[in-house]
Amino acid sequence: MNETEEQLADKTRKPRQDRSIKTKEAIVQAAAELFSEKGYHRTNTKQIAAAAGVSTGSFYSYFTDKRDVFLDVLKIHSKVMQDHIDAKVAQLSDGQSDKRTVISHMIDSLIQSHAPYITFHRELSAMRLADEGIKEMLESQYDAGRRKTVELLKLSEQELRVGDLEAAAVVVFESVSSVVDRIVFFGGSVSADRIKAELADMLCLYLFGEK
Amino acid sequence: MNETEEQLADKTRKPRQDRSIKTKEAIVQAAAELFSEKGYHRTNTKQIAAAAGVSTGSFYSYFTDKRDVFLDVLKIHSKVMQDHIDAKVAQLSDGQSDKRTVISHMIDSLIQSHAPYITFHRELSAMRLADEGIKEMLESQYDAGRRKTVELLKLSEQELRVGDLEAAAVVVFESVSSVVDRIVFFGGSVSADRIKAELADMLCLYLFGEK
Amino acid sequence: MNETEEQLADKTRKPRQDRSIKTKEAIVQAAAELFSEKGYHRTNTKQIAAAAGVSTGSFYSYFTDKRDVFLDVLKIHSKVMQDHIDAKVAQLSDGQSDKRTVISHMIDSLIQSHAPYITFHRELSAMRLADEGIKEMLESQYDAGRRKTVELLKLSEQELRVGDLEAAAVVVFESVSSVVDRIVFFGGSVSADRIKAELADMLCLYLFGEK
Amino acid sequence: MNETEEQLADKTRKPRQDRSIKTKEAIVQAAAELFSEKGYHRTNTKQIAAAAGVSTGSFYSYFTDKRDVFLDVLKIHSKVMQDHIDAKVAQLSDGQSDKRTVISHMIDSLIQSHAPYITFHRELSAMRLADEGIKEMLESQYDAGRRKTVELLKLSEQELRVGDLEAAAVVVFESVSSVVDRIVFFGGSVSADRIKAELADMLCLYLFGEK
DNA sequence: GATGAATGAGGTTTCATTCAT
DNA sequence: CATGAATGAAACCTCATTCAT
Repeated sequence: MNETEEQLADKTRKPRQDRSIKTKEAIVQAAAELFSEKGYHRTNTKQIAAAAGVSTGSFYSYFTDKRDVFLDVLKIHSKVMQDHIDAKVAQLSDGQSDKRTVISHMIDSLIQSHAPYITFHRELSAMRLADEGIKEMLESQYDAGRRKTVELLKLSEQELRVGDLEAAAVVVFESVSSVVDRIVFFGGSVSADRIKAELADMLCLYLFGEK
Repeated sequence: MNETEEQLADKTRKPRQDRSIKTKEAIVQAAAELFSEKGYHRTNTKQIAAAAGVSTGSFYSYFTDKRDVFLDVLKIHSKVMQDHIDAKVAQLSDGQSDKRTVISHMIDSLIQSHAPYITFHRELSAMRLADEGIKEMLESQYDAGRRKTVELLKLSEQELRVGDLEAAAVVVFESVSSVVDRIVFFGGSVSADRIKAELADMLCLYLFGEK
Repeated sequence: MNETEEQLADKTRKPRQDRSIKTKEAIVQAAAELFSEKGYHRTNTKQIAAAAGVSTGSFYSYFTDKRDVFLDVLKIHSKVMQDHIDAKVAQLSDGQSDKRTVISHMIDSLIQSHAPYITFHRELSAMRLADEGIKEMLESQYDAGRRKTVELLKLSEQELRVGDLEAAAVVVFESVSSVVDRIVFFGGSVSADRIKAELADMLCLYLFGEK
Repeated sequence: MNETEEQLADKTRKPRQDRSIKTKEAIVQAAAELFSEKGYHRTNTKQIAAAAGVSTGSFYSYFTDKRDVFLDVLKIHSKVMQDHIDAKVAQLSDGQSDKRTVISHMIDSLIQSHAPYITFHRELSAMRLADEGIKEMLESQYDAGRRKTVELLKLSEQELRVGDLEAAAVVVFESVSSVVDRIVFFGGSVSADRIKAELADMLCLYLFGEK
């Protein structure tokens, strides 16, 4: 019996049956909710299992450890966000909408897709210190986000007033993400609409030299 | 004789002797370093005490628990940053430096003061879920930052091109903070200088209508 | 989702499997022995767990803390004593035994059922200061004892020479309990038999006006 | 330097100066109050020192350890009670008061002297398991109490109806102590006066064959 | 002498993970 | 396979006692 066979027999099973897949999804789903609600450290495996309607024992036949679900949640979160954005981009890029409208839509879209995962994302940020795997995943997600931003900007390349496109993508991506975080998270005294308007202004001016 | 009185008499030492003050400072210092280096959850009280060169018992005579030092570190961090920024503002606001230079300097200054505490800050963000006290402290720090930004912007009020000053402060503050975070934290493929240049461009265009 | 719900979901295991029930019983049993032998404060949870042949972790999945087992031991102790007494009462009350014999038997019976828990009981008495829950449980146990004494006395009501039955029950119950304590605990220079004889004399005279 | 000299120089000083004596008394006094109020285990040395208005350091120059004050409190308590009783006995034994009155007075007297130390006494009872010294002291106190009861009974020896005086002393002493405890401690549904009346009845009947 | 800061052994409690049923 | 009981390392925290100032 070689190693590979053993692994197949022993380790976290790759769900082949429908029920199995459903169970795994249920766990990831439960974990995602709990992590978002209470953070990684305040959520324990028993709670995750209970919320997913399985035993702790089962939990460990789908995931090697707690970190493992965390990574899965992260992947899914990432995918959801990217799909969301892609859809929005597709919808917007073909149309004749003026740039300002495009940017506003993008911001709204981000707010919606981002919202359920923000805590989660912050915590991740902190966890990259402790965990190389998480760091890498974050980096690659970030990179994907940045690349997508570059692409998006290239759609209107001839109108762009920025010289260093790659650096611009970093700046734009960070600014949008963090302002969105802020809007989603803390009420604060200034209304979301006012903040969104200014953010759109800033980006239009910066990117296209006009509001 | 109620519980509160007793607790006051019993708990957390109020430093009377010089030695005592030094010890407390050493603990906060050690905690700050460890939190920044490994994050809150991967740091334990024993480690903090050891790093400060004291016993766990001493730790607990100065702080009720880990969260308590954490709050102290946070306070100090906040003060350090604000002082740093105030100093920079004072230095820049009287001079004749052109706006672009002012903005560049501010960015550099933030990078320097921010650097040692970033992880810390991310983690905090995640912890606000679990801890009302931390949430409040964060809010108030954020508010101070935003107010300071408003003030700063008012220095050049007549040249400003923005309508909604308060919302603008939020946008500017968030953008700068997050881009600075990014620069400090992840190397990434794009150099810090390029990012800084674009950030400064964006802000100048947005705020003053010119690079 | 409030804290209470979470706690219910999370804390102290409700035994579902047989094994589980056995474990819980083993812990209570071990705790009872250790408390009786060394007192509450000199017994720690690790010792209890070890004596029960389980890990500390198990201990804490059945009980929230040391006080919690203590309360359980107390409940069981109470039940054991009451059953013991009830049995004795049943056995004696139907018979034709003369009153003196009845009283002697009751004293013996109490000595036997009381013996293993006396220290325990003393300590409890001291703990009522610190712990409202213990105070209440003690009160209710005491009340049950007193009521039982009243009942017992009423069996021979027409022969009783006492006016205030309720007060008499207090006096009788306390006297018997404390003399029994004394006999069980301290050897002393006077033999148990002599003391028992005098106690029986006192009660007969008081209750029925005759030895 | 021989051992004795060292001891004089080093160990818990025997107070020779007035101030020193006062301090020691203050500590014992503070300890007595705290022990009675919260029990031995819930009182810590810092609290005792603070309540006595001295530093923890000073505490340890008057007493070798916490148990040591405890023993002192116990001694004083014992002395206070005995003096109280002696005074009462003296006051009563010469007079012509009838026996019932004598007994009632004794009960009242005990209630008063006993009251402040009851918890304390219960706890002691529990501690005898753990501490040989405490056990011995308790035994000797108990013996003194019993002897005093014997003496008291002998005052009216010719009227006494009991055969075994020593055993009777045990029974009487225990009964009175415990009923007094009960009266002092738990309100309960039956009033103190009713209980006292029944107790006096019981004792008169038992000892003298009459109410 | 007096002070109160410092110590650290010892106790309590949690929870990711394993394993008997 | 699923279950949930059991594990135990590792964290947290307290307090009697010592000791530098």
